[in-house]
Amino acid sequence: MPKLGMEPLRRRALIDATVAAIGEHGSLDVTMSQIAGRAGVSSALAHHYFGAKDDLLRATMRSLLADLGRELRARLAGATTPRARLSAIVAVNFSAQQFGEEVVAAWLAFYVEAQRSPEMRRLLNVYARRLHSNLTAALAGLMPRSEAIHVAEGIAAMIDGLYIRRALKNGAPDPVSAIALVEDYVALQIASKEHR
Amino acid sequence: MPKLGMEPLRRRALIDATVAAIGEHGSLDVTMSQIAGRAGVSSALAHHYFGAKDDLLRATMRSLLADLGRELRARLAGATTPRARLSAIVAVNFSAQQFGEEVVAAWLAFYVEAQRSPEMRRLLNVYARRLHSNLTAALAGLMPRSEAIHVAEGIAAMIDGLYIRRALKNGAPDPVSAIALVEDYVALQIASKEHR
DNA sequence: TTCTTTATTGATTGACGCGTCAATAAAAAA
DNA sequence: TTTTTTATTGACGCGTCAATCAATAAAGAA
Repeated sequence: MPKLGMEPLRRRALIDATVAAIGEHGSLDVTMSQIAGRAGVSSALAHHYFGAKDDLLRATMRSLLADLGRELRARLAGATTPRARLSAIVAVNFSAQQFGEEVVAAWLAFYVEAQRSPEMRRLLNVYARRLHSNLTAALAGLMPRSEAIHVAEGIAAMIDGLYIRRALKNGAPDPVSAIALVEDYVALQIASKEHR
Repeated sequence: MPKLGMEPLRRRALIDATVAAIGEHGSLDVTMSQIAGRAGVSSALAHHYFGAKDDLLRATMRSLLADLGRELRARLAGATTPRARLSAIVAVNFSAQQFGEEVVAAWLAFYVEAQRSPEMRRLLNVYARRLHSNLTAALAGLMPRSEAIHVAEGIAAMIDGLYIRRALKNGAPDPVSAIALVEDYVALQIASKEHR
């Protein structure tokens, strides 16, 4: 009983199922059948809409990046001062959406995949550059640009590191203390550059 | 023409080949044949000495951890002050051995695998705890213990984050600037706690 | 020399997973 | 009503890969 206009619904369901499957499994080693089953369809349908498995994985990664960008834009809209913009950028990376177990596991898996797939590496670089430029722009209002670039790298590295620790869920840092750790670093850097 | 006493040689060659294969491939998705071929033997021999593939991977991870521990102990031996011990711990993580492309890629791949394998997660936790306790011990000579614990987490996260960026080799941080970034963080934290 | 242990591999098996295809069914167009 | 388009799946082929096994060969022990 095929109702028409299923395509967008199926695409979304399959992408969500992909994130969930990767998140639960902890790697990209998930079968098309597992993903499709989770979305309530057959594996053949997943191929019908996405072609090869790689295409589905790429689409899933783009979806994650789009979500992140959307949330970032929303939070930045209400932040006027450089200091507030900094906190907004930090906060978005540890929001319930982005710092959720499944999403974090998926990110980590995609990072690994990016070593093989140039397309995925390109996508990740776009994100990394955007994060870095956002951080630098905000920091530049509080310190010399050359130092801002430096500090931005430190912040980005710390965020990535906290993602790893989250994925390994041992001494899993909760979002609150993770934010506190990064904010502490930010505050220290600003203060040290301030009283010259 | 089997010479005797091959076992230790083969084991080492196979483990080295595993690191190399993982490093080049960027994931644990390497076949036993690829690994064995790189070590100059047949895949059957790899199974003969290690059993299942998982066993070889676990042995490889233990080898990486052992190397790291050995180098850490060596560097700590010559460091007397808390400040020197801190720098030694940081430096080890970015040494030519540990921060080499292959080794970094292998670490990242094992991190992902640890989400599935409890045994690997256990091994990684041992390392994480040892790193954390070493850092905390050194920091405790320079600030209150409660703060030392906090700062140790920040350092560890930053190191992990720099590993990821190294693996993605885009804005790949060279060892020197990576060390500078972490040392800067350490110095700032110490200074801020110092002049109370 | 004969036997046993160690080293080594080619061939094989069995499982598994991607991607394809033909077939079915219903909605919409002709 | 016939035809076309959209939705959907079960079955299958093909390739890959981990793991096993029987066979070969040399070194040392008996």
